[in-house]
Amino acid sequence: MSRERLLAALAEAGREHSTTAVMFHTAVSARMGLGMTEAKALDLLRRLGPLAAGEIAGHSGLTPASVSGLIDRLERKGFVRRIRDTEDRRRVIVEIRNDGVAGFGALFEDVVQGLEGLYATYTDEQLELILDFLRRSAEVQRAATAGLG
Amino acid sequence: MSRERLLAALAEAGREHSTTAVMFHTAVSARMGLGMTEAKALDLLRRLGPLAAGEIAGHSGLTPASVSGLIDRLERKGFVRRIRDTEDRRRVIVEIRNDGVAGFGALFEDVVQGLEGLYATYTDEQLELILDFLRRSAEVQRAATAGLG
DNA sequence: TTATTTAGTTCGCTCTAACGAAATACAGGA
DNA sequence: TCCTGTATTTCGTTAGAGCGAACTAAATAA
Repeated sequence: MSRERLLAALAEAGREHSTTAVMFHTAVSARMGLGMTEAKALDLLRRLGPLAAGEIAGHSGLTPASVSGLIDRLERKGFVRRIRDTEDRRRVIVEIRNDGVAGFGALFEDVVQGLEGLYATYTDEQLELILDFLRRSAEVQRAATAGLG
Repeated sequence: MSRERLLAALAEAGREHSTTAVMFHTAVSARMGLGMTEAKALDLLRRLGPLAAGEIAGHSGLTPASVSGLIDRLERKGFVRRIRDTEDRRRVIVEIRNDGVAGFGALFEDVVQGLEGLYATYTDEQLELILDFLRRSAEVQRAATAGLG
């Protein structure tokens, strides 16, 4: 395959890969009964750990009032817990409830298994290459996203 | 790096890669003034070509009434055009307006350039490996998504 | 102590996007 | 032709998620 064709195929495959990722995320959120904003908030908490309500507002661009409602919904659905900050008792820390999200781990089983099977077909050197590619590719996307802010 | 660590790192990098893909998609949609449903519909049209309103309903899970409104919004924003089917004049074919989406190509410039730069650092053999990985990985995600339907 | 600022919540409102039911327009067979 | 079924639209309604303004509680400065 010529380099030119190779690059064109990669562009197409990359688009397709992104699309399937988005569709999978959407499907998982739907199955968990989450809206866009709720899913995004849960992801924030997963990546950054427990956050104060105001911090969620900062990261999400929502107003404090909206964040209150958002936390209400997530709490009602059993995904997070409110905790009064003992240092500053005005603040409310929002924390993921592991017992609440645990039941949905099964949703990822197919993907996890599928990827494990996929990885099993590669040598260590090949996996190192793929790992590096994934990291650098993610960085490109992150930078591009920031450039749209 | 041990195989075990490698696999763990890949799992993390893969999650991160997905997250950045979703964030990029979200940011692009926001910039284009599109809601989730509208973006999804445009993506359908991009991948499958012009579709009848009813076909969009089928693919999206929306009711015909909702699809009518959806097309109204996309049309008002200049992204699609309604065309009466000449064979069956009850049907309405929805087609992407290239002149409507063209202006937003710039949103992808950073990603395209970034990825080109990234690809440039690999040999043909390495790119073949990456291409194969992307395709197989997308297939895993597609299958997993279908499993949640 | 008292006043001010800060963190979060509550309230009332609005806007959007979805829905079901009824209407419209056309196709295709009796 | 006339009738039945199909594709889409229109209409009226509903539910959800966001906002600003007003409120409560707690920290901090005067």
